[in-house]
Amino acid sequence: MKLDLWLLDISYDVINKDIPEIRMWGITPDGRRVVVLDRSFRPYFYVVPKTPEDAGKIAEVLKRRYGDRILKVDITDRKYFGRSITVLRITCKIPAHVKFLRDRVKEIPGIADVLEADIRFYMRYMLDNNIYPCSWNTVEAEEVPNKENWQVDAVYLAKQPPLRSEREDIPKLKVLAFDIECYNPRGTPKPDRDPIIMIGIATNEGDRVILKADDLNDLNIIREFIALVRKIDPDVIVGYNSNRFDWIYLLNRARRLKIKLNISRANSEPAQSVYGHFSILGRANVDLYDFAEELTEVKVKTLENVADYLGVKKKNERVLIEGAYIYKYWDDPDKRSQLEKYLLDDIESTLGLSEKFLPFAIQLSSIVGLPLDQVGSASVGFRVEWHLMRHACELGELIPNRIERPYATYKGAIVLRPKPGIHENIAVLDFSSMYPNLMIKYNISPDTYVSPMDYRGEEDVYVAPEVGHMFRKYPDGFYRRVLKRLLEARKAVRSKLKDLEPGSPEYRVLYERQRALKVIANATYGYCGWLGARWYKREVAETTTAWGRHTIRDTIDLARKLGLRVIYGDTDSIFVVYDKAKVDELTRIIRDKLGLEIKPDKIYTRVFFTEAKKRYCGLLTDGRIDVVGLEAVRGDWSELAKEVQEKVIEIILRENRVDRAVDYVRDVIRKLESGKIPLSKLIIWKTIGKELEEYEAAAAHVSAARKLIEAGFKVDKGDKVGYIIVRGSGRLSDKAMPYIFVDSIDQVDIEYYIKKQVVISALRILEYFGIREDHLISEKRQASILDFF
DNA sequence: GCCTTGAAGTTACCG
DNA sequence: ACCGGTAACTTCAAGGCG
Repeated sequence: MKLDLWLLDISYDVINKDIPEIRMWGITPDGRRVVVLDRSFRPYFYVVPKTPEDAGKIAEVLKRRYGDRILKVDITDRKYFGRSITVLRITCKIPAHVKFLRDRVKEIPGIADVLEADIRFYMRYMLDNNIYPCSWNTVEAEEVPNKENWQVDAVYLAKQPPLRSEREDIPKLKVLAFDIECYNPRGTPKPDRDPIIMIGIATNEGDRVILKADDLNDLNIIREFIALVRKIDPDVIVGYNSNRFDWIYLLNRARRLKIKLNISRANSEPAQSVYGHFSILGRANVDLYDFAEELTEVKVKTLENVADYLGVKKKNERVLIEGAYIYKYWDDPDKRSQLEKYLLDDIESTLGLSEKFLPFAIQLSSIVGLPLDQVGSASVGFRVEWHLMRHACELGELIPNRIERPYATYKGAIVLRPKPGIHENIAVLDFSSMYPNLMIKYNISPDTYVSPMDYRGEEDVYVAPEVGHMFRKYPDGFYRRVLKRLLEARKAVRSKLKDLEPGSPEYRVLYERQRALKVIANATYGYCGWLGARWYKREVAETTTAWGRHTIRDTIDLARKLGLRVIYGDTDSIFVVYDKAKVDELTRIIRDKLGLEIKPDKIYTRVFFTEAKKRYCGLLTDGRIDVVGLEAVRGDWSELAKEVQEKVIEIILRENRVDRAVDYVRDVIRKLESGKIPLSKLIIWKTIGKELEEYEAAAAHVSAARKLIEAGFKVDKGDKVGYIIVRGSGRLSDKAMPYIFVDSIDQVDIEYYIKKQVVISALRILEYFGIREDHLISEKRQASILDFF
């Protein structure tokens, strides 16, 4: 029978010792949860002989030595960086044999390279058969008995691999959000010491469950959790930071209590896998934190902050509990209900975030081809790489190995020195997808590169400005083909969007799709200059930025020739005094002469620059204030300093009243002096960017982190530490105290907050208008300093 | 021994 | 574990001065 399958998850196992069985877990159009098996596919890899003539001999050696593992050896032709080469394709019985052979085979004389031997079997299957997760696939299959008692409506055996289908809808997925709370009287909870005290579950079908431990015995809630997940049988399980915390903790506790966390559709435990995610067979386990990380507007990415920012659950409409004190709410019978409410708010927030992030995750998965549970935990580089691998396979190009490379840099983009002060009526003209379009235009790709050694003068090449690298004009390079497809696909999706009702489910799907396409296109340049990339080529990255500099310089010259006054520019944008006719003319010439698109992106009624590059603020024509690069948008300044700068900017841009801005700042300083500013606004957050032992300098956040560790808390690389500067002597770093240890404003070094936070962030703007520190510090304070002397 | 200065270390931003 | 360009902070050691 023919079967349509929306692919949710894919796995494999080896049956009868030597048959690899691909398992495609998915959903049918009538809403059944099924698994389709395919036993017809075998793993393989390639061997590149030093000379094509050696191929036959190598094949003989391979078969003689490893005949028990090798099914067959084919000598065939493939493309490698655009060139046709002869390779041996070695098909093995089971995936483990590829791993076994790939290192041993290298020892055989006459072998230049081993390729595609590091690709997971189920990815190999999807790659070769052009099967995409989170997409519809059609397969000819027959139903077989559910021998293993998997949690599905039916098991099918495929007669041949599925084919991608045209259907674009997304089936209704059953989503389960969960969160755990642990007992933590001694700092960060440890699974070998501290039990789980509560587990919360929420589903998109309205279920809300709060499980509670029997005092400090968590055996029953873990059992109940397992039973509940199985009963609800979700397609997607979401958590917040679940791959780095909840699953590890749950598995650890379960192991200690000698129970199995068998919640997968194959009745197995979550298992840690590639990119650090936990795989739950037959379901998609998605850690929403991975997607929250991309929200640069939220600086401290706690669940509360992210949910608040996205309007999922406002902070003032929920229970907030300081994480370190959770145990107190458990121990105190009067407070325990608050903890329950807190957990309920958390799981509802998590569920709410899934509505915000899953549509994008699904599109990303269907574009780059990584399963839904992996696509979030894979870094940007790996997402781009899988997208490239998909296309390489389709184009018959061999996939290069990941190799270690020595450190190397190259020149990047141009940033213009801004003209300081206030400018009125400024248009920001932006190139659309500049780097991808330049890579397409000049056919910049590893396979079209012509080294000076190889260049004989007869080839038609583009020569890059400044750096002189050459790239063949034809045929189309790998990056050109891939990027063209991406940009064209995005264009097509966007034109479809125009005919849809914003707010409709179809609109949402396509909107997220075009967004995912854009993200991948824009990250491809960065990828090609990444030392860890399979398709790394310094010349490719270097040439792209060289053409970028050339293009923006030409654009500036042209703009000036047309009589446009250029006040600033960065990489792919120029800020000009807005004259519609001249801007239209510029746009037209760039389109006709360069084949690139430049258009007004934003228009500022007024915009303010200091001497610094990459930092400015402006009043947009729609009345909104835009702050770029300044303290107000940085995560490593106190809320107070940011708020002050924001208000100052607002007063200057909207009212143009320096005196009022000064009054405002002085008022804030008075409040600070009289203890009327809440401690929460004084916290400074900074990321621990490396292992604590590796720090050479005594930095404030590191010192605060050490104080946390002293008190039993765990601080890992990548964590953000929040601290307050308290009174005392010595270096600033000595006075950095984790905020949870500060409970009174009397402990705070008010002087620091005045001079190094409020005044500095205010003067960043006001200095241009002739204001200095002593204008901002109130008379009372000055008097007190005088008195002191 | 104290103060100034500039390099180094560090983070987070822009596009 | 995506790039380079940039600003800005604190620390720290060297250099200058007396």
